[in-house]
Amino acid sequence: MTRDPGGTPPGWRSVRKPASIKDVAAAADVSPTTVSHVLSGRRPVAEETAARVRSVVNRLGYVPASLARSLQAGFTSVVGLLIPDISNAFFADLAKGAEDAAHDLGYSLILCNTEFDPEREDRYLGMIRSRFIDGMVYAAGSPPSRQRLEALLGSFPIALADEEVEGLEGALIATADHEAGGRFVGNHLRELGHRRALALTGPRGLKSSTARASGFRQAFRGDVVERIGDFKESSGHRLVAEFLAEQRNLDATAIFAANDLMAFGAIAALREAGLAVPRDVSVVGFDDIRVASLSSPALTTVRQPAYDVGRTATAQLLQYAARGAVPPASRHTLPVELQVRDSTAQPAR
Amino acid sequence: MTRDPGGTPPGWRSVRKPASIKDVAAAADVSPTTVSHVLSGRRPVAEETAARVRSVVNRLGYVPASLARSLQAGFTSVVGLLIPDISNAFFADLAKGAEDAAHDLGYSLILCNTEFDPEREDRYLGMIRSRFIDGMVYAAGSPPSRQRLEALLGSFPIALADEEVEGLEGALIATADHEAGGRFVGNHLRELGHRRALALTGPRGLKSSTARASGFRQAFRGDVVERIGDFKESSGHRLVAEFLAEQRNLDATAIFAANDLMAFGAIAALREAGLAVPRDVSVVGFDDIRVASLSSPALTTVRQPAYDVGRTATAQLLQYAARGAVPPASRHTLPVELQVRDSTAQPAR
DNA sequence: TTGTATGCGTTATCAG
DNA sequence: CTGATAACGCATACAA
Repeated sequence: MTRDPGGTPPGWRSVRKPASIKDVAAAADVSPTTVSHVLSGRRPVAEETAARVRSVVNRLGYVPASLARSLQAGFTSVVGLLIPDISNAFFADLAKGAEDAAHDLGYSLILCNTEFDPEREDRYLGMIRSRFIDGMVYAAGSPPSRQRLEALLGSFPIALADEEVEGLEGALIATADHEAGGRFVGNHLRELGHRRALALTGPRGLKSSTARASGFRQAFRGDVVERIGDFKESSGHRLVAEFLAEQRNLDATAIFAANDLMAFGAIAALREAGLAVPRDVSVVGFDDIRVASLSSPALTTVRQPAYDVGRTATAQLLQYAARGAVPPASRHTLPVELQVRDSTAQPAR
Repeated sequence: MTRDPGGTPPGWRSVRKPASIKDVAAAADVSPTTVSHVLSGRRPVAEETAARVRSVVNRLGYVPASLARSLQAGFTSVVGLLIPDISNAFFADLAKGAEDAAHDLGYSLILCNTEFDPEREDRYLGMIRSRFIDGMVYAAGSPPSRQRLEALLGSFPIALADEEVEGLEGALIATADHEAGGRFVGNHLRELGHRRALALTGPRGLKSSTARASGFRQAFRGDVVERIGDFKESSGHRLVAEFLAEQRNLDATAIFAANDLMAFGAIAALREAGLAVPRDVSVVGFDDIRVASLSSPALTTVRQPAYDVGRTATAQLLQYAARGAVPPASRHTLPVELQVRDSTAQPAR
């Protein structure tokens, strides 16, 4: 990318060239070295000299170029956060936790929103190879990334957040206890008297999704039919509509959706088919996004500590990345919590 | 900040030192210049030479250090987005628009989440002075920032998103049509038959809030009592609770909240006081965040094009910032839309 | 078609 | 207490 290829159009105010450390040094009649030390305090400077330098710094509005500083230092104090969709409340909370942790450690955070687009993801992962960021918190929520990650994982500071990538061991990972979440839901529905359920999962190859489903089956103990979705509201809607169309009568009395969004899609589809929640069918989500408690009926769901996942992953990562180290494998499992609300009840019959 | 002050603990895998352009040049038996040109294509290179270089590049996994490139080029292709709270759906959507625009133009986006904390805001604004970012999209949603901004606005590429800062003219700004939104609400309530309303505003000094209120008054034409809040759910709750406590009987039949969050707070407070929405009181919000359509009752509100505001502000800003120019004053007003749902009805009287 | 020398702005090293 | 010099890694003007 070339700066100003055709010349700046007339009338544009150009950013005036900022003062450099040399300018300050010249104006204060000292060496750049001294200016640097006045500002950093890394070695003693005569008070008189220091005062003179500071005055020039103020007058010229000098601020050290962080770019040059980083080049010399070998690190940037910037960390990336790769997520599929910031407008999904779960990832927004995760991002908030990541940003907080980064800020606390003196880091800035680059938002890498991929929209599930592999090309976009590639471009962002490139930032770590070009050493523009010191590390990457990876929360892609989409499976195809494995190959790309494999090459990076051993050589660069990367942390997995929320989602472990199947086949990729040896990573630093912070995740909610998906399996426990699944078990909580299974227990809850079983205790209510449900015996046959429809499970709407996330994409194949996502460990979180698998873990939830497996915990659920284990605790539910009844019949479970599975349908594979993609975490979007539309897919929840479609899967349930298809399911209803496929069979004469709905034999499942409960639906366990892979996330709240899909649960809402499912509820919409049920409504359109004339089925009431929870009277005819109980529905459970996962995540406990804000909407869950405000919607009607309020959604029974599993609260995932999105903020903590983001915060933990970032804090752990930076502990290593800040020293130029690749984090060793370690797992941080955060507790989840069942939120029983109004979308689940005993089966009608 | 010093890298690795105490020496890296034993057992830590350090990031191996990446290949530089010199390493590649040496291994391919050419000059760094040639390597540079093979990669950039900015001048012809003999196919044989180029092939050799490319092979070495692959073998060493060489990726140009973007830091050094930026230092030499004088710009970073990074833009900042300053917002108060990414977990607020409005700002999450705005961020998504900003990120999309940035990505389309080859930029990365640094998320500056301030939590309304002036110190944090200062730190982030410093990034623009240290030239780590080429520009800043400013959507602080909080008034105190004026002084800080003033110094920057004329000299650095900054765009205001959603919120203009009172007293700061001459800026590039993209905003929703707040006044029209207020008018829409005023008309709607008047047409329903309301004559006396409570307006819950945002913080003093926010032009968006003022504009909404003024549009509202103008179109409503009835009595309006104003209470000042801070855009948070809790403040909506508190203001309404206080309002109810202050007077014997609730004489307002409608509430216009400065945003959806405050509207939900208001509804909660009304419920606690035994008042039903919309039977006893109509409530209108602003923003149309996702919850608004899913809550019960579904909230009548004004849809703000958050994504477009973020996208427009960023795209416009980068048009200048990418060429090292300060954007001239210009205003981009985006249309809003009244969403009539179930939280408004004729007054009971 | 290729290479040499220089500079981007800073900090670390070494010398005084 | 202070300064000259080199180096970070790259791109470019100039030279051949």
